[in-house]
Amino acid sequence: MVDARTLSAVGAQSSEPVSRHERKQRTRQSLINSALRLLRDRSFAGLSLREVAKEAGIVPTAFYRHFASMDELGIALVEQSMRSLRLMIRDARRNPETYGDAIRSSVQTLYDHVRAHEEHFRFLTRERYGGVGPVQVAIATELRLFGSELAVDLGRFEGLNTWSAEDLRMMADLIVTAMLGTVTDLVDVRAPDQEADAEITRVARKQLRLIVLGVAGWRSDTP
Amino acid sequence: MVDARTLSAVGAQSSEPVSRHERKQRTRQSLINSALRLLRDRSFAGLSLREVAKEAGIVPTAFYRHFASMDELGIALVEQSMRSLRLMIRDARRNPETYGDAIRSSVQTLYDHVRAHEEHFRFLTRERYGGVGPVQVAIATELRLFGSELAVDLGRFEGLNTWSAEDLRMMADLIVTAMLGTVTDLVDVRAPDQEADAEITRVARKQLRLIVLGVAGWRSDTP
DNA sequence: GGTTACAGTGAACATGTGTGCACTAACAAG
DNA sequence: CTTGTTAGTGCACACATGTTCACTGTAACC
Repeated sequence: MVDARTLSAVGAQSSEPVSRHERKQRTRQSLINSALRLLRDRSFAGLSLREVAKEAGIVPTAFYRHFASMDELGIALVEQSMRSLRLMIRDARRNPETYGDAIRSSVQTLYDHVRAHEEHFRFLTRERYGGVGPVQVAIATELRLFGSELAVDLGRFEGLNTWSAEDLRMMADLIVTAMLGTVTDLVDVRAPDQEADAEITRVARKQLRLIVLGVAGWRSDTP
Repeated sequence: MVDARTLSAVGAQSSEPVSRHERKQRTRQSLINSALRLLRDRSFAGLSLREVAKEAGIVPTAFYRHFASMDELGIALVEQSMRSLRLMIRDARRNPETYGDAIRSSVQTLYDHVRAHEEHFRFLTRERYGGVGPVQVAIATELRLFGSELAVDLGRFEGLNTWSAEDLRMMADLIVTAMLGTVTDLVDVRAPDQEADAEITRVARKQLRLIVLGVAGWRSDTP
């Protein structure tokens, strides 16, 4: 009996006339957002199609109009979360990269973006290891690519422009892992305490500093 | 109709007369092993009570004779996996701790233990972030404790005996995170290629070396 | 203005799930 | 030998899940 369109899935938007594709993309986004919302306290594996559909305000079968399976939804989540990550390094790049203060500003932009798109980062860090399906391989692939980019960036620094590509990659991976650990600490804190946040970022800066200090004494040999 | 004891859940052991508690603990272990086996390609969240019970060769309701819920099984898995981890550092400690070669021997024992108890380490790394239930907090707690121990160990080294407890902790956490990343790489490799393993451990050594090199230039100030 | 494409509905299915209940047979203790 | 414990069984229930099917009303197209 209910009209399929008049009160659409996304909730009553201020009734602007929107195209059909527009509307479809809107409930598609609604599905994604619903999933992210539910993922606050569940892992992707423990997430059912019906649940997501209900949260988005559509009937289970309508889900298939947007995704062929839950895995496909997962991929979409990876893409969207990765976009957040890329926006972050874009931000990080345009900051003052004076060797001394690059650490502080990098951690700061990391922190800002994590707090701004908490669900994305929570999803990425959770499913990086947790998931086993296509989601995990998608994240792994994207993260590998991300590591490559960071390696290139690192190569531009003072003491690092003589390093081999392999060593740069090694260092980049170490930084990525360490920072993802920081992200996990940030998104899993129960009450977003201001003081706790300060402590976490402080440790993150120290870890980064320790790594960077190692550059001075580096020699690539020793198999 | 089937005899409940004569052909017990654990499979026909060579018919030694075993006590009752013995037998119970045996199927309990069988449940744990079955779970670990299933966890090879599933996350703990996507694991059902019935599935585990069937894999262990008992009927679903008998599961409750051993665990009140799946979460409780998860805790048992954490305990058992953590035992592997502790055995590892016990091994690592008795190795030659000459500052220069500590890295090589540490990574080697890490590698040996990971390959020897792959399921345990896979479970730990997967559910450390992936899980959300009691399992994750149990792992987090144990891992925090583990970090403390490592911090104490680090404090005994040459250049580190003057460091503050906080800084030692920071370094220990960095090392733990990095090494858990290595473990993930090891247990998620599809074909346990000998060459791939060598590469992974090589990178792990380099990362560890980079961190240790940073110790030389460390100054604890800079808030 | 009539026709088509299609996002959405609702009923239905087969299957898997967690859990309660009454029961059984062997062990351990009296 | 008797008796109580208990690990295990089998049945049953209520419910959630993924997926199918025929359908409907509207936006888009000729």
